[in-house]
Amino acid sequence: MNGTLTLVLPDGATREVPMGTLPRDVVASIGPRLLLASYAVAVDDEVQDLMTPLRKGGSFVVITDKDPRALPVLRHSGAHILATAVRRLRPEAKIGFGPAIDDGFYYDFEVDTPFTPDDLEAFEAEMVKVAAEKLPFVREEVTQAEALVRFSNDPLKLERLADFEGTDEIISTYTDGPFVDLCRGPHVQDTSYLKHFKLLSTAGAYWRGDEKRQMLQRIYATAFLKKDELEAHLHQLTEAKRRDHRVLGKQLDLFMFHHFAPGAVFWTERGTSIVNELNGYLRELQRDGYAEIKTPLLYNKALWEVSGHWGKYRENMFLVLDKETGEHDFSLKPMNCPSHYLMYSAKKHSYRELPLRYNTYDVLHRNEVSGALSGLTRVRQFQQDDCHIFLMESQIADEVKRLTDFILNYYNTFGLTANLKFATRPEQRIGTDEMWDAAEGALRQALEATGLPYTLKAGDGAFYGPKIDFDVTDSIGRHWQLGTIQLDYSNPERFDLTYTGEDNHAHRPVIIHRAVSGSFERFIAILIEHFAGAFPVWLAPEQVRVLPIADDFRAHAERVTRALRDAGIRAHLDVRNETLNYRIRDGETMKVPYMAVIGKREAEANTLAVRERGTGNKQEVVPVSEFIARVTGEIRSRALPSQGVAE
RNA sequence: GCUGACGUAGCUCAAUUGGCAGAGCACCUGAUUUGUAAUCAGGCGGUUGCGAGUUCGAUUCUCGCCGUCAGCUCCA
Repeated sequence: MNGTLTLVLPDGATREVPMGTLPRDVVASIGPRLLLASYAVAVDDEVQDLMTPLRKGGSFVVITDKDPRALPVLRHSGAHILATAVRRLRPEAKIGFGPAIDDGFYYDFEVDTPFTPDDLEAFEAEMVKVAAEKLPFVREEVTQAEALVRFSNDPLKLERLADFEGTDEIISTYTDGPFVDLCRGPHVQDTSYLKHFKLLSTAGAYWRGDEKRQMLQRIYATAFLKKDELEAHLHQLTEAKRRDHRVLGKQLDLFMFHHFAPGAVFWTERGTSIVNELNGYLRELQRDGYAEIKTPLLYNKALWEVSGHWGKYRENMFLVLDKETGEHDFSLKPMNCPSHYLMYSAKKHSYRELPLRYNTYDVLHRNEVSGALSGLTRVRQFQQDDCHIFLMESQIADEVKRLTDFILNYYNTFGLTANLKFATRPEQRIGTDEMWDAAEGALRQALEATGLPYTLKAGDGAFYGPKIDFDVTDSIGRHWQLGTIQLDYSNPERFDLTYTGEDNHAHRPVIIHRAVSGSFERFIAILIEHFAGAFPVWLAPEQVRVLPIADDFRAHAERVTRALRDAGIRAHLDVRNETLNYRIRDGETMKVPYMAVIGKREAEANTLAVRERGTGNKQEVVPVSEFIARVTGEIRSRALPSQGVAE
């Protein structure tokens, strides 16, 4: 190595250093305290660690704990420290990969007996020791032959090394104390930088993500730069657990499952009320300009052959025996699209009808693998708020604007915010490259025209077209992918869909696939967790619970309940032979938004002592008519809970 | 589907090395008539997920199946 490199520091000053200088020496020359505080450096925005020789010049930024790029470096080093601890306690463990991930890091091991929770505790304690030993991370660059020797006992690493055959990639190893790993880096300077971390769980994971390869034991962990950040993260995990829709669904009596129908929901009376409210709201929003339709649930396979699903997705379809042929020639629909094309093509359409919007709430079935099922979020039978829009190319921009407004407005009703993602052509796709160019160009243009910010998700589109995904953030900061707007130039060809243009000739329409909630099932799961079960009044299965203090006021309470119900309020009378305290407690536990208590004073004055959910003793006495006006007003405006959704 | 863990009353959980399956809540009955988060007493409630095996004896040990959970894979 020879020559000189020019480094430009953030303040504009420059440093001339010989090629191959270690960043550590450069940082040390700036200041010894900066060296202590540095996790890595960025040369021309490329992150590398302090132990890797500089091979090029450019802008030179020291990454401290104020730089978001520090955390992944720390976490990756955390993975090595985890492996160091595991190897000390279980020397026979073979090592796989140990990367940083969004919420922390993991490391994969090949062991004869899987790890137990006790093992995790021991590993964590050992990691504390490794960190205390302040072992430096030593980087070495080695030849392929040398690497093969070093990792001769680690078959997984040898397999990884084989990938380097014939490339000029630099092979590097990192050593901290007794542990050597084949690794590109970057790493922190020594093990003492890992201070705030926790091992979370262990689970099987296929070697290299391939279900045909052996299963390794993965240990998940998280780490942060600061103690309060770690605590906040762990708090979010427990908060998520407290809000778990499967637990709340049971507690609030919303839904159930039964092993005779795995992956299919039984909605109770209360749960059904929520489904119906959501459906009613969507119907209201789509009253004008949409055509609600219902199509069959069961189809001959010929349809799926045309749509292309029979070949690729038959595994995930519920097949039904045809009595005549004795074959599984029929299938429950896993999506609505083809049935809407059939409806469209059943008659001639004029350009004057476009955009033509078919929307539906039909039930769909997808035969998910058993291990994928999870509460309401991943089911085999679900109801999608689906819509297919047939339109001319010239209408795309307006329609996309209209749809994004629609979807964002819908989320806003629940206090949910969304980020837009633009997803482009995937590896596996149908349609020509010209078609994709046109579709991606048109959708991107339409997206730009909305003026909304978005991020790019290259290669994440549907197999028939590019899409805009709506990534929603809930009240505890978790992200969910819900709505989608997909542009489709391919299926109009495949199903030979046409409309008659102004010129009296047949033209090809474009299709937009749109979903807002994704599915009612999953959306309700998200809402349960978002609101922690304390739904806004309009969505609450039980909106008011009327509590007469004693039997003497029962008749009056019945009249009040009747008046509330006549006003369209879901009100229930609780006349159980229990104390008022008992019944109040029950109402709070069931998260009923309002409890209306009636005693002597209220019965005489025709008022109610109103207790609002979660506000303790701050009840107020209001005339019945005023209370009815207030609640119906909140229902009509779909107001969010006044005490907020975060609780 | 794969790896691992789990499955006991409607719910949440107990049950010492294999030895009569329990508690709280819920539910039912009675007393009590209650002023803002659990009134008291009594009672009902179980083929321990299902099916085999080992054993004098299985909730407990072994195997198979079903389901649930954490991940992996998948998610049109």
